[in-house]
Amino acid sequence: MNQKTAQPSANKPASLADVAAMAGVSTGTVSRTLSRPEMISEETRDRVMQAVQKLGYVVNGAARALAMRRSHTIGAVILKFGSSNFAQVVEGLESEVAKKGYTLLLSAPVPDGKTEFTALAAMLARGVDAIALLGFEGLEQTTEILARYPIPHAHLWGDPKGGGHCIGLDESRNGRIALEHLADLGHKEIGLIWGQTQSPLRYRSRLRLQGVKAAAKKHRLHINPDACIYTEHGFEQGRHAAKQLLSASTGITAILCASDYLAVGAMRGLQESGLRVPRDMSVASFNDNDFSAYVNPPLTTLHIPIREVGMKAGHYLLSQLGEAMGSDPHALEVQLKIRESCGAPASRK
Amino acid sequence: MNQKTAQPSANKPASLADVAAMAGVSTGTVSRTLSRPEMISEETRDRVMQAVQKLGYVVNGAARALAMRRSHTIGAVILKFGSSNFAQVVEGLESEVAKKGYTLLLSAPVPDGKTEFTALAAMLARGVDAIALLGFEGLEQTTEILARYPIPHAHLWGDPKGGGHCIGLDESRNGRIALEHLADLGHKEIGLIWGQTQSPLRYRSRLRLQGVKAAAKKHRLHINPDACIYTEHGFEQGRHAAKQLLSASTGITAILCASDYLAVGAMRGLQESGLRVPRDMSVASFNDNDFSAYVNPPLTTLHIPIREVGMKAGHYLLSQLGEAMGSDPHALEVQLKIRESCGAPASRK
DNA sequence: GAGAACGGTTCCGTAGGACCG
DNA sequence: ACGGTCCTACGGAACCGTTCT
Repeated sequence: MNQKTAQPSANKPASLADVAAMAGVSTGTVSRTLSRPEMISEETRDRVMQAVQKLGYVVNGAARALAMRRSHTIGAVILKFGSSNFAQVVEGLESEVAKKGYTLLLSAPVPDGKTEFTALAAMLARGVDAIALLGFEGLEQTTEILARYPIPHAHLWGDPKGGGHCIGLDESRNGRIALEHLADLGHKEIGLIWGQTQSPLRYRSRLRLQGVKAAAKKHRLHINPDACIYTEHGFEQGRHAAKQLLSASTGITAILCASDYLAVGAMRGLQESGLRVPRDMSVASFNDNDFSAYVNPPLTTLHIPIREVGMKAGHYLLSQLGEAMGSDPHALEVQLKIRESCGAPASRK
Repeated sequence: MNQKTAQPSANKPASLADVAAMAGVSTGTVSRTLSRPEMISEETRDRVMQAVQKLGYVVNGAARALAMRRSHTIGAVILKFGSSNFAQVVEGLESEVAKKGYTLLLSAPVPDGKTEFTALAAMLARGVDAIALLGFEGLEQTTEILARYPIPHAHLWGDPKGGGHCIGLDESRNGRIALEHLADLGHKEIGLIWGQTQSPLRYRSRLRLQGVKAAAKKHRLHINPDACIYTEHGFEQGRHAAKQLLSASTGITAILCASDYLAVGAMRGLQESGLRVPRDMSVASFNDNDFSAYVNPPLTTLHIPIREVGMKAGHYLLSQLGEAMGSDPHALEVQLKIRESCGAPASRK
C-alpha cells in the first residue's frame, strides 16, 4: 500500500519524493529543477513547480547539508554578549552574510573557564561552514580544535599574534588620537578610567592603553598612577570610579575613559558631586555609542566603526568560502567626534 | 584497500565509522556511548572515548538532525534589528535555550514587503525545531506557512489577536501607569512624542497609546492634539520633535515619549533650546534602557523587562518541544523608575 | 552488530531526437 | 534511407553520517 505516492496533505512536511511522485518525475529531476532550473525543459519544470507549490514543499536543510557538506550557516560565538557592543557587530555580520543566503548561528556562552571551548565545539558539531569568534581568549584547546577543523574563521577584536585572521583596528593609534586631543586642549594632568587589561581577552584594551601612555609621554602630559582606575565596563562602574577619582584629589583636569559606558557613568558621578562638565572636568572616551551624542553634555569620543567590523568579518568569511565577493568595501575608519564634554582645563585652584 | 578503517588524521573530520573502527566496535555502539553512556559497559566505553579523543571526533549535526528529525536549533527572525531593543530579547532567548543545549539561528531581514515570508521560509528550510518571531506583521502567507509547518512558534511583542502564542505585556496598562504618574505630579496639559501607530507591526505602540489616552480622560488631563508628534524611534527624531513642540507654544508642562530613545533625544532638544528639565518641562517615557539612569537628568521611565520576554519565549518554546522545564519563572513585571526628569509643573507663565 | 531509514545531491548512464555525411 | 555521433532531458542509484530497531 505504502507506495511512493504523493500524499496531498498529510501532517508531515512534503519530501522531495512526494513532489517527484506528484509531478511524475524522479527525485533527481526535482532537485535539479530547484537548484539549476535552466537544465530542465520548460514543460517538466512547470509541472514540478506546480507540485512544489501545491504541496508547500520546502527543502530539508539537514538532508541538504549532509549531502552537500555545506550548511550555508555561519557560526558566531560571542563571549560577553550583553556587556559590550557585540550586538552591533552581530548585526553587521548578519546583514553581510545574509546577502549570500547564509544564516547566523549564535552562541553566547557565559565566560567561565572552558566554556569558550565547549561553545566552539558545539558550533562545529552544528556543521557551520565558517565561524566568527568575538572576544576570544585564545585558549590552547581552542586553537587546537580550530586547526583540526579546517574551516574559515575570523577573530573579531582579537589578538593578531594569536594566529588566525584577525579583524580589528589599530588600537594603539586609537589611544594616541584620543590623548592628543586632550593634549591639544592644554591638559597637563589627566586621569584614566579603564577596563581590565590583564587577561588575554583584554588584549585590545591593553594595546589602546599603551597607545595612550606613549602619546602622553611624547606630549609631556602626566598620567598620575593614583588617578587611574581599572574596572569593568558599565555605567555604574564609571560613576563609582569618578567619585573615587574625586576623593583622591589629584589635580587632574580631564578624564579619559575606555568606553562610552564608563564615560557617561563618570559624567553622572561628577555631576552628582557638583562638578560641571567640561568646565570643571573634561571627559573623553572611545566608541561613540548611539546615545553618546545625546547625553548632557554630548560626549567627545572616538568613533569606532563597530558594525563595519562585523560586516568586514562576514565579507572575509564568505570570500574564504569561495563566494564571489568583490573587493572588500569596508575601510574601518576611525573618527574623533568632538562634542561638548571636553574643554580647556580650568585655571588651577 | 579502502576498508572501513580509521584514518588517524586525514584532512577530513573523523566520522562515527572511523571511531568505531579504531575502538573495534560498531557504529551503533559508539552512538550509544555518546548519547547514553550508562547503557554501555565501562570497558568499551573507555575504549570508545579514547578513540573519540584521539580522532578529535565531533558529531555531524546535519546527519544527526536528519536521523532524529530534530536539529536542536531555534529560529529567531527579527524585523528591524537595529532600531529597537531586540538585541536584549535575543540575548534573553539565547541564554534560555542554551540551558537545554539549543542554539539560536538568527535572521534579521530588512523589512520590505514580503521579506517577512521569505525569511520565515528560509528558517523552516534550515530545519529549526521551533521559531520565535519578533515584530511580525502577520501577513497571510506567513500565518499560512506557519499553520502548514506544525512547529512551535511564538510571537514576541505581537498582536494576540493575530493567532498563535504571543508574549508581551499589557500595553494598555503600561500606558496608564506612565500617564498617572504625570497626573499625580499635577500636570494638566501634556504633549506626546510617539512612534508610528498605523501598521499592524505597530500594534503594541497603538495599544499603549490607547491606555495613555483613556487614563488622561479619566484624570481630566488634556492631551492637545497639536502637541502630539508621531515619528520613528531614535534619538535624533526625539530631538527634532521636541523642537517642533516648543515652536508650537501649546502650554504643555510635560512630554510623554514612547521610548527612551525619543525621550533622551527630546531632553537634548529642550536643553538646546534653553529649557531645563524638569524645571521647565517634565519628560517621561517607556523601556528603561541601560543608559536612561545615567543621562542628565536621569530619566523617569517605565521599566519593561525586555530580556525576560526573550527568556519567557525560550521557556515556552522549549516546553512545547517536550523539554522538562518546570513552571515558568518569568513574571514580566513592569516597574516605574522615578528619577529626576519629572517634577511638578512650573507655575504658568 | 547488521542494516534500514532519514531526505537530499550528484554522478553516471541512457533514451531519443537532431544532425551529419 | 541508413548508421553513426552528439546533445539534451531525465531516471537510477550511490552516498552523506547518524539513530534506532
